[in-house]
Order: sequence, then structure tokens, then C-alpha cells
Amino acid sequence: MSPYTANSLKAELNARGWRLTPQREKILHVFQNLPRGNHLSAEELFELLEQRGESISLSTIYRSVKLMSRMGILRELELAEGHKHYELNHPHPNHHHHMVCIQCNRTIEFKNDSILKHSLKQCEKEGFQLIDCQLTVMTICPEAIRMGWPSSLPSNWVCTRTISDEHSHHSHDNDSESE
Amino acid sequence: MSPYTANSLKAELNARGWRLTPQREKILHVFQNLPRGNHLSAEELFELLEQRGESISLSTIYRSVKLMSRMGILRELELAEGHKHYELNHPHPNHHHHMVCIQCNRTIEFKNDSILKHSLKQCEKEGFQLIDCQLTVMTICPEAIRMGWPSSLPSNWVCTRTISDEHSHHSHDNDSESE
DNA sequence: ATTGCTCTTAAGAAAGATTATCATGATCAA
DNA sequence: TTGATCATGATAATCTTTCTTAAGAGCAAT
Repeated sequence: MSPYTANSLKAELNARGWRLTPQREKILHVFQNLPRGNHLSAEELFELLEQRGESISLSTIYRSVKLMSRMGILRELELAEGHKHYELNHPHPNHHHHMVCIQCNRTIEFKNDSILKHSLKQCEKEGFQLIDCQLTVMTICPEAIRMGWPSSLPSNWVCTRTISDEHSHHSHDNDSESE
Repeated sequence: MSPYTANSLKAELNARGWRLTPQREKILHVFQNLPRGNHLSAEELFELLEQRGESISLSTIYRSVKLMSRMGILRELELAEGHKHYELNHPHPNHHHHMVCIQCNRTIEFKNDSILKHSLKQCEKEGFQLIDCQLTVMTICPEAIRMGWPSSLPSNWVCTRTISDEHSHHSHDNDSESE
């Protein structure tokens, strides 16, 4: 389940021979308090913690998010930004997927429970254990289409949205921004 | 449609202000003759062409696969290997998705037409143009489970399969290996 | 509470993948 | 054929991520 406490995190870590450290606890805490629809890169997480005066080395950030992803606590998102993003791996009711514009990286979340069902079915069929499933829909956004895509788009064009909305992402029915 | 000829590739490129070059033609040719279930990294594509005596610089490889991905000719796969892989972006009947073990990177293809349908529906809803959609199912494979996952897996354990099957991938009903 | 084994961290170096630069060469429309 | 412009190749540079090592900390048992 999603709402980890320090204790349940410790239990889960210890069960696998790993340890609870202040760093891991702080990192999880950040993700648990991140507004819906946000996701962080390792670098962003590093800077965010630094601003709060709780510096954690970049190596540890990378190791921790990787570990938590393998545990199924976080999900490692591969969108179109050139680096990985992380967010809490919400189970069924809040599980969601991403539609992303390959021109400007604008990302929109959407829910669709049947995706998870199909993934589970596939796992059962092959005897695999599901950790996470992510549907990523690569698209061209309306702004890019309006700009003339596919023919007359300058090779380095980016949405005007990209600048102002760089870190805001939209979900189907539940929007909240910033950090 | 998938079976590009030199002419249709040229038409598609020119329509967008780009040019047909021998390099782009060769690269597309490689992907069109790649056995089902295979996908190549930039480096692998580079080496493959070199072995055939048709060397293309690594820069050009990277530029070309990126371009073709943005055109919707190739799909850029983000599995768990630490670098991108590319394959032809097959439309409906051959469109497929991937289930990957996060412990050993073993990858299995599977088909499910409803995934594409859901993606299209989502795109229409928001006025986006679909280029590609990829469902990636992160899993633990039976071998890793047998090894004792989640508790007693050495942090650096990898499937014995990983070594021998490193470049072979399985599809639901149509298997072909090697290159 | 103390001890000791082992896992973790921090810091920086290192590796690996991808992109940028720029002069030279090739493509395409006229 | 020509000229404008796009593409290539070679290499440098960048960016992300992993590795290395000594010092520090968590955990289970005493």
C-alpha cells in the first residue's frame, strides 16, 4: 500500500536485508508530499532537499530512488526529457499513465484501469510478478499541430507552453501544481 | 504503413523539408530486415553496419534514429538496459508491447490491440496526434522469484539467462532470433 | 546499552550515452 | 547545372548515472 510510515518502510527494507536510513526516509517523505501529477528527476530531488537544508549526496539520491523503484515503492518514468523521473507507485485506484508530446514534453496524466488488468493477465500467463506497468503515449500536442506539424516545424521549435508550464503536469480530473 | 520503399521514404522526408540520404536509407533497411522481436541500440546499429562494410558515423546513427522516431517510422524503446533501443513502429496488426524483468532485463513481447485503442481514445479526447504508444510492464521473472526474491537476492544477481539470452527476445507466437 | 558485522553514505572520479560544433560534402528544386 | 541549405563525419563536450573508497551508521545479538 501507498502510505508508508517510517515503521512500515523499515519493515519492508529489513525484510530484504536492507536498512532504514534518515536519507531514505527523507526521500520517501518528499515523494509522499509531492502534489499529484508531479514527478522529480534525481537532480530535482537533490536540489529540493538542499533548499530545505536536508542535503543528501547525489549518489545517495540515485541509489535510493533506484532501490525504491526495484522495491515497487517508486516508479521510474521514462518520458521524453532525456532523464528519468520518479513518482510514488500508487496502487489501483490512483494508478495512472502518461501522454507526452514529443515536441515539447508536455505531459498529461490519465487513468485507465484496464491497462493494469491487461498487464496482470500477461504476467500471470508467463509466471512473472508485476512490479509496475506504464503506458506512455507519444504524441504531438495541439499547439505543435497548430504550428504546422508535420511539415513546417522548425527543428528546434518548442511550445510556448514549455517555458511557463515546464514543471506543471495535468491529470484528468485532479490538478495541483508547484512545490 | 510499415513497408517503406526508398521512394516513399523520400516522399515522407521531403514533405517535411528533409532529405533522403544513403545513410538514412541504409538504416531504415536494417530495421526492415530485422527479425521480429529484435531491437537495436545506436551502438549495436553502428557495429552491425560496420560489419557489413557500410560504416555510418555514430553521430549520424543517433541523429537518424531520433529523426525517424519523431516521424513515427521507428519507436524508441526505454526498457531497463540503461540505453535506448529502436525498432520499426509497426501499425495495428503487428503493434506490440513489452514485459521486462527489472532484475535481468529479460524482455518478452506481447500483443494487445486494446492498448492502442485506449491510447487513441485518450488522444482524441485532448486533441493530440498519436505517434506511438508503449506499454512497459516491469516485472520479476520466474527465475528471479525462484532465487528467493524479494528477500534473499544478492544486490548484483542476474539471471543465468541474461548471459546466454542477452539479445534474444520472445514474442507471443512468432519467435525468431539472432542477427 | 554495547559490540561487531555489514550495509550506507559522501565525495569525487569514472564511465556510458547522447548531443553539439563545424568544416566539408551531398541533396533537391529551380 | 547551380545554389541554397541540409546532412555527414570526426571529435569535443555535456549530461546522466554508476563506481570507488574510507568513514560512519543501523541492526541483531549479547
